[in-house]
Amino acid sequence: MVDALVAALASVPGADRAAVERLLDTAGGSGWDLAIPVHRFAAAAKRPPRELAAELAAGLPATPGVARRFAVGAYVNFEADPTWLADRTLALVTARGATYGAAHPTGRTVCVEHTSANPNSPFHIGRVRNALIGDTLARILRAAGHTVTTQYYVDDIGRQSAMVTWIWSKPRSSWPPEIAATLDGADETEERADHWLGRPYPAVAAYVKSHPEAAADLGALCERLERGDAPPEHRRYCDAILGGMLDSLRRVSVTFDEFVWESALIHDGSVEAAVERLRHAPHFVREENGALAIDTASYDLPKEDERAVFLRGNGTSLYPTRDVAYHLQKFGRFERVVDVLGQDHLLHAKTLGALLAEIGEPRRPEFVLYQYITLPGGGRMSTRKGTVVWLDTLLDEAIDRARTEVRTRHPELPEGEAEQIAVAVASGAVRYHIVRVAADKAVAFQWEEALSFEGRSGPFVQYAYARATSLLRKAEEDGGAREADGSGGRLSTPSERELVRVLARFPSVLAAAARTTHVHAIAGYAHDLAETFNRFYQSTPVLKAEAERASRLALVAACRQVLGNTLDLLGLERLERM
RNA sequence: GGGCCCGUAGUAUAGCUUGGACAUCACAGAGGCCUCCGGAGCCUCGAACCCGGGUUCGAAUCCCGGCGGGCCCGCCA
Repeated sequence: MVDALVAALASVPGADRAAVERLLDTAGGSGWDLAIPVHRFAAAAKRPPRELAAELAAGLPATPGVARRFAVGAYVNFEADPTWLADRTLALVTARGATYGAAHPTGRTVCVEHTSANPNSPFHIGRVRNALIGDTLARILRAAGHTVTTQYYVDDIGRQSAMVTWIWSKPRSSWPPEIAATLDGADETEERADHWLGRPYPAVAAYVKSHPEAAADLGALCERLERGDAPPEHRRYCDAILGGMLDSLRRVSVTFDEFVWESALIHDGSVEAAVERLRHAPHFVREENGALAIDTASYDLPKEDERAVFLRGNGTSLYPTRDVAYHLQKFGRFERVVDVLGQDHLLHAKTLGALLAEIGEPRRPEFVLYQYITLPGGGRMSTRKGTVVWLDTLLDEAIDRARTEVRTRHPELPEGEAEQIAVAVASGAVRYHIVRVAADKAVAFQWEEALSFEGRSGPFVQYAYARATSLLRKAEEDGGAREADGSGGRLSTPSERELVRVLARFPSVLAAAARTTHVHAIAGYAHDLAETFNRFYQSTPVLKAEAERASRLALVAACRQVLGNTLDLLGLERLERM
């Protein structure tokens, strides 16, 4: 349809195909499905816009699928033939099923690195924004046809994880009182490892700041870790804490394909090789104390001293250096490399780019930056400062509320199923709540909003899915499954047509989300579809319809399919009932 | 001081990349809906583009300058 229109319009003076395509607005409004403003062409042709619009509308040849074309003001509007659009859309949804909206395989390999939180304490809701954006993006890129591998970069030799080992490898009786106090009232047997082992972390961070001898002790441990001389319990602590953190993420359906341990990059010589290449870089400089650096004056970095140190005076490496090694490894395996990073890593991202340039590496990772989730009253969530809301705490509360809801709605459900639904609803609410906002907006955490199951929420979408499922189940019980003939021939009411339009929009929404890495666009679309479905559901009988029954069942089936596809993309569980 | 990001109804948010017709949606507020298939729903109402310039036939969208907020400028990560 679009092609035909473009061809017809291209005869207008001054209008080439590209201009026409760009101006065609598929958003639609009431009464039209496609529209084009003619101001631009009118100016070129030195004609009044309204006159030109009227002339175009009258003169355009008939096009398949277009029921009506008419001018309003300086716009030419096109109305799709509802039957044509419905048939085409429903047929496509039925044929593609779970892959409706997805692109065909591109063969491109993409690495999405996300989360990569230091294994030192549990996830708070600020940290999970990274995980949820990253996980959702990976799902979207897969749907866009790419072969995606997700990676979690585990920093097991940095200062942050060293602190854990530093304190826990000492007998507890020797702990400074202010650190020991962090265990008061807690019970090792009742807490998951990340919560229990992470307890002293904020106090330790504060302690080493004000006690030079402790800082030196910690520094010595860091050096040992980098040399590969880690105390045996170190890896045990890292594994235990990371394991707990991953349990947490699994509660919101986030998993990883691969883990890259920082220590491995050191031990296999990757970091040393990177150092060697940096040592021969064009802007290599040696500092007074023997530290090695790159003079970054010629790069666009907002750094005061204009140099990036990549090897300390004592010969140990720094995060940017190890990240260079890591990225070289990624470039070797993947065609596209995407990093999900908090906004505070922007400078690091630029530094990394400069270092890669220095060693003659032409490729760069793509960065997806996100702003932070702050505390309800404002202020940053900080594990070190102890100002946090744990993901687990939020989920537990959400499950409690969901459980109450399920019990009042469905007292007849067996305990196990009710609990399973509550967990899925809670997880869906939390995931959706965090991913629905554009990544570049800072978010102030609000308990009530995060725990909402209505309106623009995950459960709202899940509910529409469950409703559609229930409807189809009932139809089947009536022995009417065969009635759904996949034809949209009898769909003509406003809510039916609107629903078809929304369904038809999905492929372009998905493609745009993949292109722009705007994961929130999927959340927005999922809500639009659920809302439109609910409107249809409310206003239009399906099972009791006569002639329209088959067509409407086909429409409901298509909605269920596409709602399900969006739930998959967002990482929310499809619930058959809730 | 320098750099990056954000600023849309009471609150929250979409649209901004690619400028077009009455700016999306939710929560809160007011009023309604057992007509059927699930009321985690539906309908109605009121309410917004930070300020000032510029470009343009046309600016929430592009440019410049303010103002307000966040973040960064470590031999931490």
